[in-house]
Amino acid sequence: MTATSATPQKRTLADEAYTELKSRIMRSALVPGAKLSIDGLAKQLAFSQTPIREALARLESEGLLARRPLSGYTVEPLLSAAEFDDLFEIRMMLEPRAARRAAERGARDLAGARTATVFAESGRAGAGSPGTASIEGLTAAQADVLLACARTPDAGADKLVFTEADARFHNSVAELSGSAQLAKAIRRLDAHLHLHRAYIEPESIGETEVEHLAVADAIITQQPLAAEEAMRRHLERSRIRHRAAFEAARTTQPTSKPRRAKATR
Amino acid sequence: MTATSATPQKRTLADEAYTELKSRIMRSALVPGAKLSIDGLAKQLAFSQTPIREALARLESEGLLARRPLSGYTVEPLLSAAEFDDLFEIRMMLEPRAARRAAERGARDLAGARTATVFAESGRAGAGSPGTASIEGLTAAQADVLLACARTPDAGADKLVFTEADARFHNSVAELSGSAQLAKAIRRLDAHLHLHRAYIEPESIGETEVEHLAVADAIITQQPLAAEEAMRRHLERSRIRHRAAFEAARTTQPTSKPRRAKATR
DNA sequence: CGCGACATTATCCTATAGGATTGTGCGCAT
DNA sequence: ATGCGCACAATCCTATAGGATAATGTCGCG
Repeated sequence: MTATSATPQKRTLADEAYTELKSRIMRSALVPGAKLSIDGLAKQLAFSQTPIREALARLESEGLLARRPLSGYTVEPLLSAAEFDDLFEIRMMLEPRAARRAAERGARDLAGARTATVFAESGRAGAGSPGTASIEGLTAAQADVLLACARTPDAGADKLVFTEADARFHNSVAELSGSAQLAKAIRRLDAHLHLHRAYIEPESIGETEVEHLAVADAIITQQPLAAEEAMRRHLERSRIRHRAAFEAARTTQPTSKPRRAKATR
Repeated sequence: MTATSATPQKRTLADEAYTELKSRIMRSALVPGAKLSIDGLAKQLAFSQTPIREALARLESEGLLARRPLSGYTVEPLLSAAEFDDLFEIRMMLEPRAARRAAERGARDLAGARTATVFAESGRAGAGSPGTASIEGLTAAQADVLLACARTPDAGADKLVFTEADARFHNSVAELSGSAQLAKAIRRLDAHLHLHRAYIEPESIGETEVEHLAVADAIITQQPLAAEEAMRRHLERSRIRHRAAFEAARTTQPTSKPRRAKATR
């Protein structure tokens, strides 16, 4: 029953159901408009109804599911073209600022180094060496993580892998902004966006990586305005790429209604 | 929209519990750090545990409650000064833009009246009649609602009444922006902010009303830049007002830990 | 042949009981 | 006196059963 060997954090069945269902939505295993039956899910996952109910309530609060009070839960439809543009407009308001703040934070930490307690010992003259800790302001670990997130996986990888890496990078920048509120606000936009990332075309992965690296470089070298502008450019180009793929998918696939009912015995 | 008496929408017990608990948090009937017992709430509200559980899951997803997996739910603490400033910085990114879009939308609707689809037949010759619809762009009803929301209640009213009116105005502007995504993003920030609105001082209600009316006027008269600037000014002044009251409250009330638990026995 | 009304079914919502886990208080040894 | 261990209690989590509601299929009529 218990003893899943490596579970550092407590994971209840509700959490398990939540991540499983969210994963299904992200992988498009649950298409928009599909109906989620509480009974069916409970039997399918071998859980009770209560954790399923809790997971559905959370997903509904995140905007991934819609609930009609006595009719059941359904997966929210994909964003329309107008909503999609609106979402990118909001990203344009938040994410460049987050990138700027991330770069500023590094600079501020550096400038305020004198106020840092006993951290002064970090003043080694290794700025020129391209090795481990050539970066000041952000810690080397933070810079490493940021760069790692900026890199996209090997070409040919699954689209899902790429989209997750993309989300990780943007979340990483948001976290580095130093504002938990801002990071949370950005993360909130991610869920809906993630579904549309599936429409990305393989050839744009390389462009994305270049733009990500430009943002990361500006942040690490503490150039706030450059970081802001790089993020803005990246978002604008990303919007165009997604929009094109989005329109293409919309025209090719008019209105398929795969009735994937709960025929699970 | 209107109507509190006529609620044609289905309301389950879970919804009831959700609104009740949220109201208690907003009214500070539940102080930050307080522990919420599922059993206790179920008995207190005369509901079963399931709807309580669903309501708590939703509130947790909104960030109002914190959940420790096998320990229970607690009310999230108030924002720190830094988080408070961060939140206002985000508002500064979103709300002025929303005001601008609201004003632009009115202008666009007016200019693009010919593009309006089949809405022409809904006019029924009433649209042309003057008097009611002296304002162009936005409908008269929308303008009325906006102005009504901009007005603050009579002086001496309860703080809660004022804070709710304030929230209504900002939500109204967000809705009028025409972007459902933007409105949702702004609404998401509201919950945490609402708690801090309780620290407002009575004499600032008048100032707030003046600023609200300035924003509303700019929107109705379709002056996008003026609306954006008015909202920005309002937010900046509002931030200063709240911050002052916030600091005052913090100094007067250093660290009271009212153990309102059942330690009576 | 189309439409409306009715009965049936499936599903959701609610309620209660039992198992598992965490936090707390007491006692004892060092 | 303080730290450790154990046991108790409280609470959460899970499971199952019953009532109520909406959707669906069928029948009869225009």
